[in-house]
Amino acid sequence: MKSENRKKEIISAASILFKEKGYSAVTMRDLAKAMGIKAASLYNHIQSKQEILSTIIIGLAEEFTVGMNKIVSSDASTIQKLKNIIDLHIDVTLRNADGLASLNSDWMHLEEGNLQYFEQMREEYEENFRTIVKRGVANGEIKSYNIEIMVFSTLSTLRTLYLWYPKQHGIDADILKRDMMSVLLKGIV
Amino acid sequence: MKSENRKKEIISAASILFKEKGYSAVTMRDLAKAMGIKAASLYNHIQSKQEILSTIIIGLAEEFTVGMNKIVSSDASTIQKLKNIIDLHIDVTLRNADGLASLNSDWMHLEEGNLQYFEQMREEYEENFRTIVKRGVANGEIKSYNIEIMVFSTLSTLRTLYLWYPKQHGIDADILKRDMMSVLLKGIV
DNA sequence: TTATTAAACTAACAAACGTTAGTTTTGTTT
DNA sequence: AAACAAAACTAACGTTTGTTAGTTTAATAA
Repeated sequence: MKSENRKKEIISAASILFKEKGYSAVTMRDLAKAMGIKAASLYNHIQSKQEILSTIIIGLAEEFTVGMNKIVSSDASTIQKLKNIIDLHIDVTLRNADGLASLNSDWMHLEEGNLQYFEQMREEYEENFRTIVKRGVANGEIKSYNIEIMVFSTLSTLRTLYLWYPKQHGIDADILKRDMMSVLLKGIV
Repeated sequence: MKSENRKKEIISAASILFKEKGYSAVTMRDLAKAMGIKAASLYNHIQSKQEILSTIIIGLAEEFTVGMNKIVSSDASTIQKLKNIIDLHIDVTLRNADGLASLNSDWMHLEEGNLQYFEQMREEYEENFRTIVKRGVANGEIKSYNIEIMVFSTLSTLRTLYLWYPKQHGIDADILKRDMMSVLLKGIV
């Protein structure tokens, strides 16, 4: 049994380094040092630096895609769907805040088909989000402001949770979800 | 008169490339090609790659610092102060969306004193923001949710405006400001 | 025209990059 | 104890990196 464990350790260490300095600024020697081994030894477990990046990003993007598809195809109200989206983002952030840094900041360094695959998933995710909000505006659940502004405003906060959450010590996940839903949906005034 | 114009052109071109691929992934040869010259020729106008980055970031950070200080020392209401902050972010974004990408994503690659200088400005900016919101909660202008969540939620949207605004064709700045204020302060539900 | 200067060029540098090949160490199975 | 496989190692490769030195071209001033 070829130890896939070591590979996961490498990817975890890489996620942290990528978060701190970005994919391009992290060298294989940096990563090796963080693992306590030499750079060449990494290649006993991974195929390339690029493989590390795509493993981190594509896995997370697929998680979002699966989650969003469940929400879209449910028969919940618009507001409940928005709450479910907030829930999804917070859950993923709690589970893999480091990896989200790469998804948000280094996706453009994906190669081969992975870049297009990622962009397609992201576009569909945003389109689903937009459709939910539009429907809410149509049936009066959501205010009639500019759709793009509402979608962007909400999504930008959810997407950058990974930057903020690790700095909050010991904030309870449920309280975070409750307050975040209030702030994003009902405002602060 | 040594042409400072050419230097500004280089910094503009660099801002665009840094936005697309990040500071570390952009080579001096990439930048030279975008300018239609050879890499070595860049050094007739700039001292180093690092100088380009710090010029972009420190200038913008100081703009935010000056703007925030004006707002803080005014005698406007909390809500008006928040509106002024939104105004400030939108104004800076309209004027230099490309540079904001470096400020947001590549500040950690600043060297020497500039890194500490930047971090200090950012910390003071956030602290000013927090103080404004806290005062608003104290006098009843702002709802009593978790302070950090309200500050983060608002600021994360304002900070990533640069990613979103250029993709909206022909949205009027005043309409953007008005709707953004409504969405951020009063929510979408 | 000549002199001067700004801004381009060619050529090259030392260092750092991702990665490969081949070897040794370490730990487990027979 | 012997055999095997996993995972570390050393050494090196061909590129690419930011940058410097010295030279040529182009534009302006005397």
